[in-house]
Amino acid sequence: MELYVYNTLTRKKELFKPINPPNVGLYVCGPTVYGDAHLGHARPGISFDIMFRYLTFIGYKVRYVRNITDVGHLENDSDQGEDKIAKKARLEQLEPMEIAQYYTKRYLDAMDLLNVLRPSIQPSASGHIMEQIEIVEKILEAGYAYVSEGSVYFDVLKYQNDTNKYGILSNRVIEDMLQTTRELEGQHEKRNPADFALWKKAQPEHIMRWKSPWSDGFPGWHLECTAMSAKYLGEKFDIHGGGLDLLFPHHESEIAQSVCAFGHEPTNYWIHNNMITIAGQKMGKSLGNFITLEQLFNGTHKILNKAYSPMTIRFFILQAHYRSTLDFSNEALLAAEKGLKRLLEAQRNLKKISPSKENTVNINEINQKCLEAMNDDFNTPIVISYLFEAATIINRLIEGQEKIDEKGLEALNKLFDNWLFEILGIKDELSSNMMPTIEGLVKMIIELRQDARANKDWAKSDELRDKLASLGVKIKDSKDGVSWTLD
RNA sequence: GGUCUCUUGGCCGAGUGGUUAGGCACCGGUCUGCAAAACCGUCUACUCCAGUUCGAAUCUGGAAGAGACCUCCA
Repeated sequence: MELYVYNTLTRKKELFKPINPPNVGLYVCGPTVYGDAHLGHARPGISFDIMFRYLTFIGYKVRYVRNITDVGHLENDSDQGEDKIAKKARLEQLEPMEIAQYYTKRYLDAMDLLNVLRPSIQPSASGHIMEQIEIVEKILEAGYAYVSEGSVYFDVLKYQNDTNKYGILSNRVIEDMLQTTRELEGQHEKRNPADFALWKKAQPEHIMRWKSPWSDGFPGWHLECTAMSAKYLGEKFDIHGGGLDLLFPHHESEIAQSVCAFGHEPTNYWIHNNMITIAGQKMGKSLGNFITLEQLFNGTHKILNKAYSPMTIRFFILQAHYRSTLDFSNEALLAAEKGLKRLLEAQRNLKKISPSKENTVNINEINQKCLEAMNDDFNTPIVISYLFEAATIINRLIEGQEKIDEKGLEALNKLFDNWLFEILGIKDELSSNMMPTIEGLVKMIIELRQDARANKDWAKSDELRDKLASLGVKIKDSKDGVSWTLD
């Protein structure tokens, strides 16, 4: 079976063919580490984690590179021209690198909680200044850049005239852009407002700076990805991913840089995840709906009714296709939480099922459909819908409404192991070191309650149930005995 | 203003030229001392207008609304 992926470059689903099978090179634009990881970081983190996991699952050897941007992004407010990290550092009287390290760690911790696998390589921009300078030199040699007052700019018009490629990814038309580009400081250094910086000369107060042939300064906005992807994946690699908001100018400029430095485009497949909205609105600091992942996990933001666990967030994100916008709301999150609980409970109940001689269910068909869904541009919502189907099957098996043989039971176990845990990356948050203790305690209390029930002491029985419930332990009575779950 | 995208039932969210997506919520039933869970069943859709078609929510055109990008941004 073949994998199809949606390529932003062609706006079509295309058959995925790696350059050097079984190896696959995947590069994804990572976070700028000057602030806490927020909801917006979760989407690409999880979306590309899924691709990393699935490509690996179907047998590819994936090298996944996700950069850490700790330098070079300019601010556009009153502190124009000042590096984001440098600005924050001065405010807090810390070394820029200290800030970057701090937020890098916080970001990775949040991604760990979301069960996002660590990429194969996580290079930082500040650690690759030499590589970036080399690319600037290559582009200068090729004649597509010019030096102006210590800074180096990419000559967009010349590039466009020679290659007719500026805009192939984002469908921008240069003439349109020239009319709409705003007046910015430093604009006079450029030949054309559409030109972008490859190297910026640092102002005296600018702390983060490196020596270069042109000035003490720092690399331009788009350079690090070109430099680091080329270094670790080669000048031409398979997949470049990132958020849709990076389409222009970031990715368009990356293409331009690669074409001029290496003579060809950097990647075969461009994949973009869509954005997250909150109650239909874009998340933004000014809108008051800016939620960090930490706030989400402990429910401390004012628009949240409660805390939502990392797995709830992950599951919620996977219930939408990565190319659709996804709207956050308490109601939607709650629905995801309950749905995931149902799925995990069914999975836990698998071990209660004993195989029979007959078999009335077709697990292989479900597995096949899951494969088809993932091969159709990583359609995780469809995969999840089939897992719910499997959950219903499990419940019906327990109720004796269906029968499964040994082979089928094995396939059912594998279905959840492969799809829910390995590929979708869900983990059962209940499993912890304390579980054996908790299990023993709850069992003890349930026995006490059973005694009360045997004596028809309903008051006592209900009291025990209520007290357990207040601790998050839910009792379920059934014909075959008592079971319980932890919220 | 330009470019791109979207508009599905109470909510979230798939998908397709003709057949139930799925989850959550609601309602009825089974089960239960009661409840919860589970199971069975029911219900609520495809923004609007016009066209193509035997048939469109799905294709085409138009309208309205929303979002993203054009400026740091996931």
